[in-house]
Amino acid sequence: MPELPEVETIVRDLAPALEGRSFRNPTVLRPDIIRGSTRSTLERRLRNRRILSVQRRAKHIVVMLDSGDRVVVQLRMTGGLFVHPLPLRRPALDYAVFRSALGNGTALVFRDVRRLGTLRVLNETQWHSYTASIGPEPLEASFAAGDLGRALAGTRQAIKKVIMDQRRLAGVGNIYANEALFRAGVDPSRSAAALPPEAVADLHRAIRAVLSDAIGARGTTVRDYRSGTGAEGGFQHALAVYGRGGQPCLRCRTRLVTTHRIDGRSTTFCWRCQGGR
DNA sequence: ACGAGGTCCTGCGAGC
DNA sequence: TGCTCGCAGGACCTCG
Repeated sequence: MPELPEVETIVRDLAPALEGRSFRNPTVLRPDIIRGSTRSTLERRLRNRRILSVQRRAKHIVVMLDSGDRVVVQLRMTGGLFVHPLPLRRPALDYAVFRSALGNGTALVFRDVRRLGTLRVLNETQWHSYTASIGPEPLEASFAAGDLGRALAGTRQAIKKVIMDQRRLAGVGNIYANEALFRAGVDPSRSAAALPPEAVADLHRAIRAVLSDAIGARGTTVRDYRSGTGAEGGFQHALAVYGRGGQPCLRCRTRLVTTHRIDGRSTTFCWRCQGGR
């Protein structure tokens, strides 16, 4: 799915188009994307509700309604959220799983080719337990190296798998895990608990830097990702390792290696720059 | 507690 | 041209 930088970009695009508008005719086109309620309940709780704000939590888009409910969208691998002028036409409606007019001649459309994405509506109480189960936001000013150290503590699993575990740390997926580990010079298969404090500090810095850089570039488009305005991101041109298996390391020119041995997800790294620790 | 692997889906590119 | 296979920005589950 879009990872933290892509979701952040989408939220920044959508917020001005959605805030103050209302869900006029919320319509679930593919009920299998709904979690935690039925289609009719979800549509009823959105209908004619005003949108107060659009925010990001981890990789989720959170739409706050005037009822106190929150609409939580998880885009997973191929999901996208767009605002289009009415009437909706073919390309905009292809693979649409949810749509609603917004009352100003535009409509919000949730598209998802693979339909791994999810849509749920949560009340205040449900939201609190939902967000409590997700790890800290790495770009919060208060997120320090010590917080990352605590997130990594107590597990000997591969560091790459651990930083992608949303219960431990919010927002990092496969692309940025690969990139951050390269920037920090950390071996992706290294046991999380065995990382020395200097490596944790380097990784903390690298995660924050790569996520910030990617937001600055409006995300990474490998294939499906588009921002809320339908534009491609720019960070794919700045990737150092992801998708560069077999090509020379940008730092030392050694051939980068790709493996699927870490959690079954493609992992590209430099033996030389990331072998030492 | 951990790792491995399957599951949900569809599309695409590689290889034959 | 047309097939089959493996893989894809994620996250959940079960099994051993």
